[in-house]
Amino acid sequence: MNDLEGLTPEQIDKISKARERVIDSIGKNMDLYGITLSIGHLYGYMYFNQGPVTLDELSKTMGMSKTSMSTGVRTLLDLKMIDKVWGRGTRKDLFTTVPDWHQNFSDYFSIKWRKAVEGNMISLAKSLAEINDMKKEYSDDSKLMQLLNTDEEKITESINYYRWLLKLIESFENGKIFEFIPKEES
Amino acid sequence: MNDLEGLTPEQIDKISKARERVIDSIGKNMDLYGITLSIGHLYGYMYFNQGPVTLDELSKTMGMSKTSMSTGVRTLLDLKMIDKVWGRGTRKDLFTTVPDWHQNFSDYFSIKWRKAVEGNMISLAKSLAEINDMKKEYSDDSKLMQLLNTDEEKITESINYYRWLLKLIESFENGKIFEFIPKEES
DNA sequence: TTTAGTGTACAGTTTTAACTTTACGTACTT
DNA sequence: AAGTACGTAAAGTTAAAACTGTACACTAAA
Repeated sequence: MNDLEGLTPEQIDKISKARERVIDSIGKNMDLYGITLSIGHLYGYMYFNQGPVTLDELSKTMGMSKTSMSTGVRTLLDLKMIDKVWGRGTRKDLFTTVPDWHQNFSDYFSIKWRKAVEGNMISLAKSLAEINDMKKEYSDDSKLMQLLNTDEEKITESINYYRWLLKLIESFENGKIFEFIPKEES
Repeated sequence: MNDLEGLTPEQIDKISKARERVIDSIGKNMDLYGITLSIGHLYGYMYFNQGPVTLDELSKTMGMSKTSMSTGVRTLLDLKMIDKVWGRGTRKDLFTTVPDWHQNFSDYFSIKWRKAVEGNMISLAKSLAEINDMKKEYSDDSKLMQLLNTDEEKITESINYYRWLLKLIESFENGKIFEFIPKEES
């Protein structure tokens, strides 16, 4: 957190301003997919820092408690946006960003969405089965049957959507999405 | 909100349970992309109801204030997940779901992300320009130059990511994504 | 013009989430 | 074995968001 040491105050000011703006937009971006603004900033600082940082350094730079850094860092670890790295000569944990944002993006959806979507699909399947049971049981009640049919149709359509979504998530996971939308060269 | 009228209590119970489960998973799904659980439920109820509903009906069914329904409905309207429809013989506003979830998904990202991403790109470009100015100004200070270069590289990489993201969003907007990952037939 | 019905802005309340302080368990050092 | 450094759990506090009730503006009918 001190890679600006040895520069003139004016230089520090200029660089800091430029960095600050980027860090801010990183924060806003992460906010878009449900990560706290402050954790976004946390990532931003780490992103610009040369080399890994400790909880204490983060705490000092962010002006927040060490506990907050601990939880924030853990969130980012869970999302695979940062790594814990080993450093000789210190007992402190060291953390560094995973700088591949395309990968971050993919991991995020994979981690956060896959499980939920799969859970939802199970629920839908269960309800669909119940509807079908009812269709057998009350097959002579035409008014009810009509209702059951529209419900069935709606659930089926939802399942189709989730299936699509799952395939999208898979294309993130296996990188096929980058065949469809290539990363920028350079 | 009363399309179950005329059924036996047992039938109502069964259907309600099946629906409730689906509505719940709809809520959870929408929660994934930052929509309140309760608004998700709101959508879920509307999704299953035959025909459009009024704020008062929603309020009664959801057991929440009419004000909340008003704001919730407005949120869903902004995201183009529901439509306001016209009904003869009533002065109440009528709302109905847009049942195409693939479209909903696309709209959501288009609406929620595009603007933010574009804003971020502008910020990054500004910072990049400042870094480049500094590179000219302090071209004789090799330590500083090194720092500036790594910063520049990081910002450039970010911009690449945002460009990619924008292209992804565009593929949602123009439907090209469905050529890559087709909707399920059936 | 009045009157009744409707949606929403606004202020107030409650619930939820973020953050801090304190305290503790673990692991390393001596 | 005792002390120290470190990360985090737990409880407490503060800030933010969700939600409610009231009041008001607008429209349409009488």
